[in-house]
Amino acid sequence: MSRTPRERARQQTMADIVVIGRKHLATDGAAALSLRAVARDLGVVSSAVYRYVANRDELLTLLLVDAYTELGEEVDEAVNRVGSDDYAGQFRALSLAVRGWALREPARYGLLFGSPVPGYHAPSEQTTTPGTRVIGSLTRIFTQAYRAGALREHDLPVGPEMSGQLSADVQAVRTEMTLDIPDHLVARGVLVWAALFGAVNFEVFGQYGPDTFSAPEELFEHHLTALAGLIGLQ
Amino acid sequence: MSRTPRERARQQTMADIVVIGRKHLATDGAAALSLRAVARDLGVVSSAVYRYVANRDELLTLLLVDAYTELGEEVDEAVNRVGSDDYAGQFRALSLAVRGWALREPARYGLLFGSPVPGYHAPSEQTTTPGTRVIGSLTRIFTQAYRAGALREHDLPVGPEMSGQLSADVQAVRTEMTLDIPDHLVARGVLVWAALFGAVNFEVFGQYGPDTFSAPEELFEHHLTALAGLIGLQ
DNA sequence: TGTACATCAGTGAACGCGCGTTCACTGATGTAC
DNA sequence: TGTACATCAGTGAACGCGCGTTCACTGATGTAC
Repeated sequence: MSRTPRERARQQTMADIVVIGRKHLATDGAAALSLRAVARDLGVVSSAVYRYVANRDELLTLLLVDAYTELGEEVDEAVNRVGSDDYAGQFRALSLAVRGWALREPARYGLLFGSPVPGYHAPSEQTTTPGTRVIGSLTRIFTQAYRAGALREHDLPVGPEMSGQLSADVQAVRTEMTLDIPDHLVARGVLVWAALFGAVNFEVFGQYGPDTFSAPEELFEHHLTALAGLIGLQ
Repeated sequence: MSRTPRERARQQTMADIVVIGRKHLATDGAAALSLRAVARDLGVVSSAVYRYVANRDELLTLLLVDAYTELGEEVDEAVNRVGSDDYAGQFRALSLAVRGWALREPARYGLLFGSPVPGYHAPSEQTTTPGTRVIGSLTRIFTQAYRAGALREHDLPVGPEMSGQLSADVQAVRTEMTLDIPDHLVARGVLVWAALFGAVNFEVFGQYGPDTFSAPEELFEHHLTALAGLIGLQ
């Protein structure tokens, strides 16, 4: 990998920059992220950081990818710890992993799922792959559950007919991801996905109020059961 | 109301400050909101703004209350346009009003429901009342629907037993808001609330990806039907 | 109605601060022969 | 193995910029008699 000492030093410094960046994200937020402050913490003159990072936006991208990757990894690990035919368990594990990471890393979670950083546009080439890991994992769970006959569709209301445009959109998603689950389950899956992050958002961003729920993890588990039911899991 | 010309001028300037603040919120985000920039747009020297606003945080609070109030008003109007016994329609109207406002005012929506502004803590005395209007309206709809027998509970799985702490929390919410709907519907209602904002979040903050859904309003309507069903409406 | 005083909006200068980014430079590390 | 050159990390000074907040001030508006 890293052949020369110089290369190794460079990688180490890169890693240090990311770690320092994380810290600043947590204290001051993405909008206040500053190359000069990172340089200070790195123990180096401000212009030296430009040997590693072209500009402020590139540092943000680095941190974005770093956060997406860590979240994706924790989610994958959690899902893999569950038996491969326990689809409800996998869904639960995924959700708890997302929630756990979000509560542990609220600032980085906010960077990924909160209000966009004004003036910054994530370069999709670097961001898309790590940014789609969670929904990828969720899709895999639902698909495998469907194939295994573990989605009790007959208990679900088929729901309203999808109108022309929505049905075309869902079709496009299905072909793009080569999904074999029926349309209405795709739509349900999207809702479950959005609802899951809605519940996490409320908790992380404090929408419930400071004293409303003394045991938020129990509330979350309750939500998970309802959401699993929404797509026919278990 | 405003007796003297001076008083009227003051109120006008106050209103101007809020309008200018909104604009800056939209272009540069909450973290970059600056009294100097507001003063510039107001056509006044920077220190003059301090006659109206004690400091930057107070301006943020002003904008927070302004946004909550506008959202609350639009939601109320939308709900009131629906027949008073059409609870599903009221839920739909509320949700569409939230979505509509959020898409029209993404920056202000982000201020209310996105990542918190680092270093700023909203003073709850001024913020709580306007900040609870939407959930208040939602609660009213669910409660009245329940009283009118319009929630088809028998179609719902009763869900898991609530464990001790969660059930105590829910009890506390019920007494505080004098709700007469049963525990499991309270929990369901909270989920619907969080899920609704989750769906809006994904759309406003662009989590679906740029080209995935060409008709997002149809997707949203589809979600609404499922969410209404989740609490037994219609 | 007229005058004297109090209130208040807005001025302009100043404080100390941090930011992103560029540039010519030094000196250490790496590489080709 | 030794030398000459190329690469690269880090320096320090500088650019032009914007920020929040304070303070003594001027002049217009409001109020009490």
